Amino acid sequence: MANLPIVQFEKKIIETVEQNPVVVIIGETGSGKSTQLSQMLHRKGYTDSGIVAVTQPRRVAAVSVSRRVAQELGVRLGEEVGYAIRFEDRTSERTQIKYLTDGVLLRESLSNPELNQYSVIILDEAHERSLNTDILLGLMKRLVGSRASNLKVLITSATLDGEKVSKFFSDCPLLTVPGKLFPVEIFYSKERPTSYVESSLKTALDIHVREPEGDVLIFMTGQDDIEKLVLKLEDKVRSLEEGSCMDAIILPLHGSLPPEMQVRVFSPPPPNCRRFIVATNIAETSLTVDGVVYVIDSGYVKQRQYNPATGMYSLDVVQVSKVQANQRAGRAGRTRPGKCYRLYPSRVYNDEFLDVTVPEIQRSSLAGTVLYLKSLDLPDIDILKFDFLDPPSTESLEDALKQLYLIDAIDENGSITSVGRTMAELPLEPSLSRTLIEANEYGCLSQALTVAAMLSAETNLLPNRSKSNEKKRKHPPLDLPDGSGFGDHIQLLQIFECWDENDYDIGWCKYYDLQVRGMLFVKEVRKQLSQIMQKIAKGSSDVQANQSRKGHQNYRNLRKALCIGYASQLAERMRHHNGYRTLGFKSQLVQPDDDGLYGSYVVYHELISTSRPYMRNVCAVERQWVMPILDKLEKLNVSKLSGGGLGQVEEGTEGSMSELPKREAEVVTVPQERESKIQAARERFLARKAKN
DNA sequence: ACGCGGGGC
Repeated sequence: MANLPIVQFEKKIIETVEQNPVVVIIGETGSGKSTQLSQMLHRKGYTDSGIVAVTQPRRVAAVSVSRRVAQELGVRLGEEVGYAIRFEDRTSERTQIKYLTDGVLLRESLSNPELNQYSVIILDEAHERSLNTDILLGLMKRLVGSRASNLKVLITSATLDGEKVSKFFSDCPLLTVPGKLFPVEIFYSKERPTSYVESSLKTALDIHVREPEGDVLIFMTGQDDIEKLVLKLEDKVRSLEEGSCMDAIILPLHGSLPPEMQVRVFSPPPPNCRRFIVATNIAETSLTVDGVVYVIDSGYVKQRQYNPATGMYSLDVVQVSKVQANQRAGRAGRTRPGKCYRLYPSRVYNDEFLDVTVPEIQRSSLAGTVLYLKSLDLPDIDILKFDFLDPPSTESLEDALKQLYLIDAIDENGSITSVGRTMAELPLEPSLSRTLIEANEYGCLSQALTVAAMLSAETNLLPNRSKSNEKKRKHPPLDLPDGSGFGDHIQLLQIFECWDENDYDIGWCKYYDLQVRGMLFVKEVRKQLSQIMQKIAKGSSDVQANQSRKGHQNYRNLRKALCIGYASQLAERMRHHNGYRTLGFKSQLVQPDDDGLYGSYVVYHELISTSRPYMRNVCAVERQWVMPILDKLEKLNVSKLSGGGLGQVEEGTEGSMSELPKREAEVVTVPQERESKIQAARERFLARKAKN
């Protein structure tokens, strides 16, 4: 701790904090800012009047940094020093320094907008510009001006971003603390390669043949390219003459890799062996690989973007920002001087790269964010003029208001409804929280909880359908329930119910190629959502997972609840085309993800535009449920929605939680196919289990 | 014949 650069700046930092409500700290990698700032403020007595909070964009960081600080202070984790992340609060009444994810702080702010328990709030890693950090920046700006008791706010950022943050906070002081990185020599390509897979391959082999030992970290954009490069590297390395250079191990590293494959990068290589780690941007911030001396940077990254005009997401390969490029280079200098090979000319870096990554708030659908801000009841707030560091477009905010109106979270004047308030308490996208509330009215809450939980983890459930996995697959996907013709939401429900019947057996997940980690996450989310719903609904709700299993059914109530919740994500079958057209946005021709046909209307979880536009996760809904939504769409007046919102709170009339659930008679028209399929799957599983 | 960067409540 004593040799951390930031320690020499303690006096200066404390002086500046004493005299200013907000201070920006430019702390380069290895400066010790994450562990030391909180301790300095503690020493100065800031923990006497409240807790010192430090936010982190990632859960693992909150846990590991708090653990280190507890160790340095010689206290038990969870006592004077603790952390709070989703599902896990390790703090006590004695806690003085608290590390938490910025999502958790936003939740806390919902029940205590003044955040009175805190004397200091440190927003760490603000340069990453996560959606949650950006919302917090806006809230902090309001809070330092308004709160009765003194609040100190510290924001840590990167060199290229600090000035802007300081300007945002009325030109607050900006301190720079050097890092503890070894120098990294940067090499630029003369021109952009036509194929950066080939160019990476060539560069990697050059390093292997010419440079002394040290691992190589290669930044690629996605799994596909990683797999290609890994194969090529293995091939080339094998063909090198034996004894001409050291051995090599080649490791892929990306998010959809199972955990046991990811941790392989943490075990050191055998002697006289060089590791090549071929990674996505997961290795930029989330995972730190020791032993890296050489970095190869393609200069590209995959980025998700939302188009508010069409309601469509796309995942595009874009150029990294300067901050990202420097972060990548820094990965080579952690243990000794390193080298970074940029597969682009310096002219591209200087002239084409943005200084800072485009903040997530300008790339996402903002329905959840706007609902959150509305539910805070901030005085004099006009959502279109909310003071963001980088404001989202008016179009994007209006899109969010429109979506919220269609699902009854705000009224025609833009004021939050009582339904909207309830929705904001749920850690879900608005469409799903609206579904839960409606499902509770229809007596199918249990099923809706499962669907919402499954969708919260959906991308981490099924293994990726890459070419290599396709061949390895032991069972046809037909083994699992199929949604009984109603689509993905129902299928996800059936899969979870099937797992529930098998007593949440881990082996069952493995047998069906479902990611264990993902399924366990679903179980936890479901539990959390159940607890919140029981609290809100005052005990009148059924939340047992197996509650709904009473013979074959057509999921009518659940689908109706989904239709209400997804009112802004509706599509209509095109008579003379193969596919659907979206309603409520600039109309687009889209396909269900499995090319299935589900009748005249479907709701979808999201629209993705890749080689062609498609709906990810669809659910068949009925015409009679859709008609009221179409009416509402016709009457919609966006300028009225964005004008209102001051003071007046309107009581929602629909879906009020105090009403008794109104149940509909269930009409059973669905074949028994699904039941028999689950039964058959269960028998196969049990037979196999008995054999082993 | 497909699509699937990284986080978080």
